[in-house]
Parts: sequence; C-alpha cells; structure tokens
Amino acid sequence: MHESLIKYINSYTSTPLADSEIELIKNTFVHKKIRKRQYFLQEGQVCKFSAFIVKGAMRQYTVDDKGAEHIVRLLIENWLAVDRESFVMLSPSIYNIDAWEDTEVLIITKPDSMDLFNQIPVLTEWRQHLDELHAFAAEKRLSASISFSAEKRYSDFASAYPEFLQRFPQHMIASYLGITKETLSRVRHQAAKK
Amino acid sequence: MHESLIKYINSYTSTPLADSEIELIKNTFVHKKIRKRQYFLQEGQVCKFSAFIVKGAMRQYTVDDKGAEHIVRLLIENWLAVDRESFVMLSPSIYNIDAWEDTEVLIITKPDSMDLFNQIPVLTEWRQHLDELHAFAAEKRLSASISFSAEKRYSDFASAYPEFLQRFPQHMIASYLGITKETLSRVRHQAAKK
DNA sequence: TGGTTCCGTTATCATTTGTCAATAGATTTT
DNA sequence: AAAATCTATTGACAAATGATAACGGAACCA
Repeated sequence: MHESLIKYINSYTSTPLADSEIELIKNTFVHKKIRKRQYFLQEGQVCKFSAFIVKGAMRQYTVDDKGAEHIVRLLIENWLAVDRESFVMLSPSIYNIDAWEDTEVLIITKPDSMDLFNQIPVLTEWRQHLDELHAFAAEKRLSASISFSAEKRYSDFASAYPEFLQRFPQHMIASYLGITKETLSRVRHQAAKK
Repeated sequence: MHESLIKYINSYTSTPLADSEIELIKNTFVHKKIRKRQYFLQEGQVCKFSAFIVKGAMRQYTVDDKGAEHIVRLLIENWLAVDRESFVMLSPSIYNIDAWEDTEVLIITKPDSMDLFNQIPVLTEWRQHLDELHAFAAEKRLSASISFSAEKRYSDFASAYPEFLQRFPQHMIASYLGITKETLSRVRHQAAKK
C-alpha cells in the first residue's frame, strides 16, 4: 500500500530511505478510501490532512456566489491533495476537494508531518524538490492564463497532460482552463478541422 | 546596504542570525545597481543570479510572436527577482527581467547560495517560509484568473497592492492582469462611476 | 426495463474583451 | 525650445467568450 509513496520519495532524494525510516513512514501515513463524489475537504473547514494519492482522481475547486464551480486543480496518482494554506496556517479553507474516481490515499496530519520531517532529514530534500516543481508549474500555468487564447491553453494542456483528458469529463477540463464547457466544445471543433 | 536583507531574513526565522553568519551573508551577496530599463535577465540566457531588491522596481515578462509583452510579475523592495526554474535547472529562460526604476539589488549565484544554506541551517527555515508564501500567492492569483472578471481582478489587485498602482504605469498593470490597457481604462471608468 | 441524471454538442443571442485609430497631455530627449 | 516618446483615454468595430436553451446519447439508478 505504501510502496508507491516510498518509491516516489526515493526518486527525489539523494540517498534512499533506510528500512527503519520506511517503517516510520508506514506507521505515520494512514491509509484511507474515498469513494467517488465523497468530500476530502469542504469549504470552511480547516484542512487537517495532506493526502498522497495512491490510486484514483480528485479535484479541488471553489464555488462562487452563483453556485458555479471553478476547478483550480485536477489530481491523480502521486499528487498531494491538500489546501496548503489552510493546512499550514490552520485557516478555514476556501476550497472543496472531492474524489472523482474511487480513490485511495495516504493521509498525514500537520503535527505528524513535522515530527516525520524532524526524524527523517532527507525528507526535507524531497519537500524542497516538490516545492520547486510546484513553483515551476504554477509559474507556467499563470503565464499561460494571462498570455494565451483558450485554444492555445487547451492544446498545451492536452499535450502536457494527455491522461487527464481520458479521466476527467470535458466540463471539468473547461473549468480548469477558466472557460465554459461550450467554449471548450467549440475550440475542440475548430482544432479538429485543422 | 545589507541591513534590509538581514532584517528580512530574521523576520522569518525562529532564531536571529549570529554576527558571524551576518558577516558570511554580507560577504556572499554582492551589491549591484541596475538602471531604469536595464536588463537583469534576457530571454534565452540562463538566470545565473538571484536578486534581492533593496530599492527599486522591476518587472518579469515574456514576449510573444507578435512582439507583445506579457508581464508575469511586478517586483519591488524585499522581493526576489529570479527565474527560479532557470536558476535551479540551468535551463535557458523564457523570461526577461528588467528594471522599471533605478534599482539596487543584492545578487547571489546558485553555487554560493547552496554553500550559504549549508553553512547557515536556519536559512532553510527562511526558504521554506518563502516557498509557502509564494505557493499561497500563486494559488490565489491562479484562482482569480480562472474565476473572476477583469473588473474584479483589478479591484482585488488594487486593494491588495495599492503601492503598485503608484509605481507602475497602467499598461503594465493591465498586462499583469492579462487584459489590454484599453480594457483596464474602461474598467476603471466603470468602477469610478459606482 | 424504464426513468433519471449526466455529458457533449449545437444554435442563437448577449456581453465582454480585443483591435485599430485618433487624440491630448506628460515626460524625456535632443 | 522643439521634437520625440510615453501614457492614458475614447470611439467604432471585430472577435472571443458567456448565457441560455434544446437535443440526443450514454451512463447510472431503481
């Protein structure tokens, strides 16, 4: 169950985890199943857990005054589902996170994660690396959102994350790109003609 | 010259820097002046320096096929001017960074910064904190860009960063928000009537 | 199996935003 | 001081995107 997490951590650290460290990780991360459409986090709650996705697919979104959903992140295996600001600051979250497929996660609380980082220093490397990747991706997405047309954003997304197109319905992709599902449908129609 | 950097670091760490550590920092960060309109980084170059802005204002932007600039970040005192991906990965940057006001910065290379982080462990705390703030801000900006109208994005920006309105011309604010200067002018006109 | 919801597409029309052009005042340069 | 450049605004028109409604088919549920 924890193998994919261990493997994932090892792929980002200079020295592999020792057996004792692996034990510690296994004892700290708790396995949990989240069924399709079930919430992992609801707006207004403090995000008490960070969830490593072992299997499945989730989405993180806000809901506006008119009840419309705006998806800020789509998540699959090997990603962390968490509202980082709420998790770190203990502030109420503005996001909802729920499962789109039946999902299995490994969850950890903030205090447990702090202990774990203290006991396994090499994890700090892992976190730094993740932070960097996260920052790179955020920068690119931001740059795309202010610079590119809907069509270009979609084609970039489709080539960067082809598996997402298979696993999430189009109206969620549209929301993630900041356009309506009708616009996405038209954009795809245009693109197909070329 | 380095006082603002020292002060800034101390404000994010649990224990203040020792005198010897401060000396080390002063000897590692190099002071540099960048005149208005002078480049700190040009597209295609590797970003060899990270620059802490002591005084002044800068902007980071891409240039598209048609020669239009798209500003991804506006920077003032106490911010870091750097293309993080290029700095870390040694890859050619897709960004330009130049000074909008006459600017004074403290610059450091990647190797020097790695040495410094090894010699002053408490700096890791500082970096983690900055990474978190950076991630929070990126999340919010992204969420705004897919969810809100131009008018709402502008008013949010204006209340979050009022000093930027004073220091950067409107067409740069517009570019940062992902709209044209004409649209921003109209949006402001509308807002003023209310 | 029959009904219900979900999903994607299409059409029409409205709204927002972009493009292009002209203008006027500030600022900078020569 | 004159010329050139930069900045912000405005108008007319075009293009992109959103809103609403209708439709058929697929998936899901009872």
